[in-house]
Amino acid sequence: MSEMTEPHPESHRDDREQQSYDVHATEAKWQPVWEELDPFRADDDSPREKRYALTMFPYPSGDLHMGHAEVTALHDVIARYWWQRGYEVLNPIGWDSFGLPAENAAIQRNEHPATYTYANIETQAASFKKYAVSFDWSRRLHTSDPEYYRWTQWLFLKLRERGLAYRKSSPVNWCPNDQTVLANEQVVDGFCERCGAEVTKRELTQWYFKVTDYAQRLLDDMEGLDWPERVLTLQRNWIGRSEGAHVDFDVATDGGGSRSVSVYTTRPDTLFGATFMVVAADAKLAEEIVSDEQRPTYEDYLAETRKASDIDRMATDRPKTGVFLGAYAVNPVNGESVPVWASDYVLADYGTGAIMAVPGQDQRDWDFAEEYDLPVIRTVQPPEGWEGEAYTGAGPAINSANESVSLDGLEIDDAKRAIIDYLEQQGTGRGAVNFRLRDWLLSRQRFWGCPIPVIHCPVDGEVDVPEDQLPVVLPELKGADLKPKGVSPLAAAEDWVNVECPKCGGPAKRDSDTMDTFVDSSWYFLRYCSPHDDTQAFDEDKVRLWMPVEQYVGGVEHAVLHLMYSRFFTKVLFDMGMVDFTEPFTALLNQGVVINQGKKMSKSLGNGVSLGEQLADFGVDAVRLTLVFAGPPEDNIDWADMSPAGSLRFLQRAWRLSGDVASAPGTSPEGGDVALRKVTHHTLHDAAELVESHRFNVMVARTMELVNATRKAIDSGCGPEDPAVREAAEAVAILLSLVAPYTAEEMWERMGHQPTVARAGWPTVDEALLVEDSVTAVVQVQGKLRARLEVSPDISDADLEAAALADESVQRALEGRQVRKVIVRAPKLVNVVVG
RNA sequence: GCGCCCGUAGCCCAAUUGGUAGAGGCACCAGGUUUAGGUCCUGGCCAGUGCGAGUUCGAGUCUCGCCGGGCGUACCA
Repeated sequence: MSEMTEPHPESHRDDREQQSYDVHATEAKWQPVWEELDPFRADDDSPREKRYALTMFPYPSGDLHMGHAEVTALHDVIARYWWQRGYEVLNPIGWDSFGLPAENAAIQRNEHPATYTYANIETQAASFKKYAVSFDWSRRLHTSDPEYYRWTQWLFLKLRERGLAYRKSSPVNWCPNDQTVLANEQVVDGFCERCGAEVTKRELTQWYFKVTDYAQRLLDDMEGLDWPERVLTLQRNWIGRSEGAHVDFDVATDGGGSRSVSVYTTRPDTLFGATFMVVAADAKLAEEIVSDEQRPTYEDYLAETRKASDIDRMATDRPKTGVFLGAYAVNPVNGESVPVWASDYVLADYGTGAIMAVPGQDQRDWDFAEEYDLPVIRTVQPPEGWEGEAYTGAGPAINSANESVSLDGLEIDDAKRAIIDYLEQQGTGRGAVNFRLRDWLLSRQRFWGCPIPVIHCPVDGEVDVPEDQLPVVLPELKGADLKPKGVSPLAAAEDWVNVECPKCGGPAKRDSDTMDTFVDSSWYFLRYCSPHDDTQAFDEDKVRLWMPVEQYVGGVEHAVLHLMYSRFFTKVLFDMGMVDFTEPFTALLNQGVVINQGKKMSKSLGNGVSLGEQLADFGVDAVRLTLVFAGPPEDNIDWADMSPAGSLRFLQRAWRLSGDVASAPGTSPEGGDVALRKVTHHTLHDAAELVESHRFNVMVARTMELVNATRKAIDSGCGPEDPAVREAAEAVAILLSLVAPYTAEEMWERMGHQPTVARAGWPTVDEALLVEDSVTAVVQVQGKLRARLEVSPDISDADLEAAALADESVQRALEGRQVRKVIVRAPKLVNVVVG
């Protein structure tokens, strides 16, 4: 060949180099272009249908890591897909920038928490930009900005106005390390969710949000949510609705008097078997009814209980302990006088803090009765030969009758109804619903959070900071001023804490606690709709435009905390008439976790994978592609199993197609190679469904298939001039624009187009090209594959059956056997059943 | 202990309402290209779906039991 002797200066000399592109140069090339074009700015006034795609906003701790890379890569597939499909997409970004780590860092470095916080935010923002996420940067917000937390404070006052924010004294979770109280949700197995210290109890007056008022609605409204079943279950368990009854017992006390004590039970049908009562040792009730004689014993026990940590209390096989209170309760159905005990196995803050103990039907009560030799009456007939202890299963009631009512013979549900009717008639009890959910404790004794906009006045009590004085801005404290001392550092900021009472003008003090950062994140999705509005928390019209969030993406670790609180806030705002929906997040996707070598990445294991290094080695696109292709989005990704090098190879392979396309831009694909066109249109059609059903990994696989088919068409098929090749390569670029924006843009440009491919639009799928000329039908005899037939896709059952039975190898298989039945599923399958 | 989810090639993973077990990738092997390595192109190897039963003409898919792994929960009366 002449080229061998005289190489063509352009096409062959640098052949090797020309077959790949410089990943980092490409990144540097497009970033400023996109910055300029700003293709993902969500326009409120766009006539396009609006969609809200939201990823849980990050906490600014250091730079982005693999976890951020994964969740944004997955989330971005959806957002970018929506843009391509013609929606106006709101995909905002911001930072959940209040919180303890910044405060701890500030103490260490003797600076203000804002320094650390905003430096990290800048780092992360730059990384996100390089990572090419389709965020609308114009809506960026930080919860620690006074412009934001002013409205957090405003919302707090609105909740207070409605009686949903209140103060009470109660034993609360206390983290001795962080020196602050914690919500129940932040205590995991008795340890501080954040720092791992063992949590203790303290009696403190704190602010609460009345989430319990919304318990039933939080439960009911889950019906319509397109959320992972796992998360819904977690929330249901957390809300913990149970049905039962309150039963009133008269308790005789020392002085000869008596008082009524109500207990909550889910098994009122077993009331005849209540042989003693147990009161939570740390409930006020116990202290009130204990006899003088038993008081010293009780007080010793109480002291011991208080000492025990939650961990000790939660040990499963721990023997039951308790003390007799010297009081007796009268069972309202049979007049029996039963002893009242105190124990730590009853919780003060659940139900009424007192229970009727039915050892025959409750294992915990049985254990206690065993320990203290208390009587047992069975009220449900256990099965024959039952030798167990408490019997909690189904069965007819026994030993459950008095002069006016009998439950005997009734199954549990009927017995419950009957006894509740009776108690209600007698006025000694009533049906009741109870929830495990507690009110949300929102006070925190720390500095770097949203100040609670309340002033405590010796004359007027708790006084709201007037709206026109919001925000209550944090004072300039730093370093040692922030050291935890058990009270908020704000309390020591004299200039800040001492104010005039807005009502009487007298000396008063600001509330020196700050809010749980989950308050900040309970409404940020609303703020994104009008992030710069300095006249209101959010513009109701803009919210109507965008909300609710159509797709929320984030980690499952927020299943009960953030998601429950956000749902609560939304319902409150609905009741206030400020929003017209009751659920903020229509659909939720929980991504898996990136692990390494089968284990969670951690410093101690030394198995951490640095996102920065991966990006440096393989580039943004290859890392994103790897994360998206790894498997179903909700599965964990073991980085050790992944091949970013392979991803990069694929991207280069795809990119190479764009250089081979030899037809002019805008060439009509009509008349191009039909086989390739079919692959292209099938791929586009299926890819849409795959993205919508979140099977992104399969979508990528299908894109690879299209790349392979196009390669083949160029090298050994219709050739690079065929317009079908252009159509296919452009489809590849558009598909890749969801996952690998740099490669896609580079391809787009090479094929003669202007940026940006991200907004090029999804090609129209030609239905005619989806129809196959023939399909393979399989013929089975007794379920075994005997023949394959090429048939028309619209062949009739009868024709297919005839063709199948006429087939030689089928005939052979049928030889000497009687055809009993033929199952035909045209056009794919025939199964011949022989006798 | 209780509840939920998952077990498909050496590895990561695909597989409409039950209907040909294999789409894609990694790793490996061979051939071609290349001065060589890598790249690139072509081809190939590899499981009968954790185990056992059941339903069915037909089961990776449905049912039951076991084994293995993961997640949640744990005195909430």
